[in-house]
Amino acid sequence: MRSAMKFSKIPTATITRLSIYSRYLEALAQEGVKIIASDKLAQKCGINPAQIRKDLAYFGEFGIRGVGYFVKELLFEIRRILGLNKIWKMALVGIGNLGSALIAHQNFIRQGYEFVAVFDIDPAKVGRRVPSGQVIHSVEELETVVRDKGVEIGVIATPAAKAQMAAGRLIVSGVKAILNFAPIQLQVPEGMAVENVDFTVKLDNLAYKLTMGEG
Amino acid sequence: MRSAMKFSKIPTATITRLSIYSRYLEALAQEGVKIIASDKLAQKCGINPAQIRKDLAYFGEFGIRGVGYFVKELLFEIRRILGLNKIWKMALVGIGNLGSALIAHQNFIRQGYEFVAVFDIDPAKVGRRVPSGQVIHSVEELETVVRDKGVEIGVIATPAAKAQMAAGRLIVSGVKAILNFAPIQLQVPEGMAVENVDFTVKLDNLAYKLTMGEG
DNA sequence: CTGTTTTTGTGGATTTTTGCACAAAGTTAC
DNA sequence: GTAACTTTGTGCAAAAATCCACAAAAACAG
Repeated sequence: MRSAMKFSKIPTATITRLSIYSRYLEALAQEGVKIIASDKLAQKCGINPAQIRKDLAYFGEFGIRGVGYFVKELLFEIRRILGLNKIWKMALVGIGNLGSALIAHQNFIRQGYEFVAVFDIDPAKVGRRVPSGQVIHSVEELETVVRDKGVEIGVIATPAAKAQMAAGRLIVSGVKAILNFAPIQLQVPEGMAVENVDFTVKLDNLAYKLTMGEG
Repeated sequence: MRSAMKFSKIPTATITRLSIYSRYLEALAQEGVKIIASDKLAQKCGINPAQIRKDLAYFGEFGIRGVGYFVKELLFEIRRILGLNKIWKMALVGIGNLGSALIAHQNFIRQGYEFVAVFDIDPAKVGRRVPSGQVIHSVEELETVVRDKGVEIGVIATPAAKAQMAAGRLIVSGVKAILNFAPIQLQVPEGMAVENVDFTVKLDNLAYKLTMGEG
């Protein structure tokens, strides 16, 4: 077995797929399934089986030929690869409808993430508690609180107009990764990890496909 | 000028980028900017300028050499390409925290989409109205209401366990596209357009990047 | 009208991603 | 112990996506 991972560049698409595999492996583990073959998993994920094997091959050999993969073991390994063998501390900026939904989702978020701080710019909200218990802080306190609580990932759920400001404050506070729900391209320094979640783009994709199908 | 579009397969990534371009063009139009060059737009979108020109080239020639693109004209063309020169009728299934956030976002969703029906499985919610005015229907009525209202896009914001059921009912009701917020791969017939919005996958990507950065 | 400047549109090289196809490795049956 | 079977891991070809670099086209200056 190859012990260490290859340090060659690993495609983002591979990481995204690993995340998807882990989700199905969790479901399988819960159903009590012990072993799964790449063909079966591929079918569930809507992905080519060779792709799964190749994705895993970047990091080592986790299967047994003629058998498949031990579900729990593979799940553990993938979570380790993704860095989910710890709890990541997150801060949420913006408690509008979306922010509230995210906080409420907290229990649904798979093990590995926790909101340790919540911020809003609206003075009427500051000082209240969200249903899951966290006190809403003023954005003015962001730098202090983020540092004190050791936040690692910032989640931006503000309107587009405030998102860059939020990003700036998170960055100066030492946050190294941002999950951005605002529909703008954040300007961040080299080395910052940013992921955008943007359902309007997905809707536009659907509109296009439907239009093509007809036209 | 090439009149018709090439019917060669156009990359999904191109459509996604067109959506992003349209967003920035809207902002520019609002700022009163008349003309923009691919270099400038590329910078805003964080994309290579040649990529923008090639994306547009799939559909025709929209710029003027030595000048750039007329903002309003290009915006109009892109919206036409994406199929946004009409209002798409959507139905929302699941009025939990996320569904409520989506409905509330309604006014923020860029021109082109409208929720015309809302469904939930919880009898306590059925019959009430959401803040934007729509009556919450029982999922039992889904087929009838979706047909009556001429819904074209279904939006699934249910828990994962109910998502496939929701998809099934939407499909038999004649919906041709689904925006899925549940963290599962929906099983749908050939030809159905499905887009998944999944922030846990994005979070996992961030966790991986942070882990790599340290290790 | 000619030369200079700008920016598009695109041929094609480069890089990246995907997936076929098969040897290698392990299991099962007898 | 051997043959038949299964499924992984991977070399390599094919496909797709990206981006460089430059000719073509338009504007403008003198």
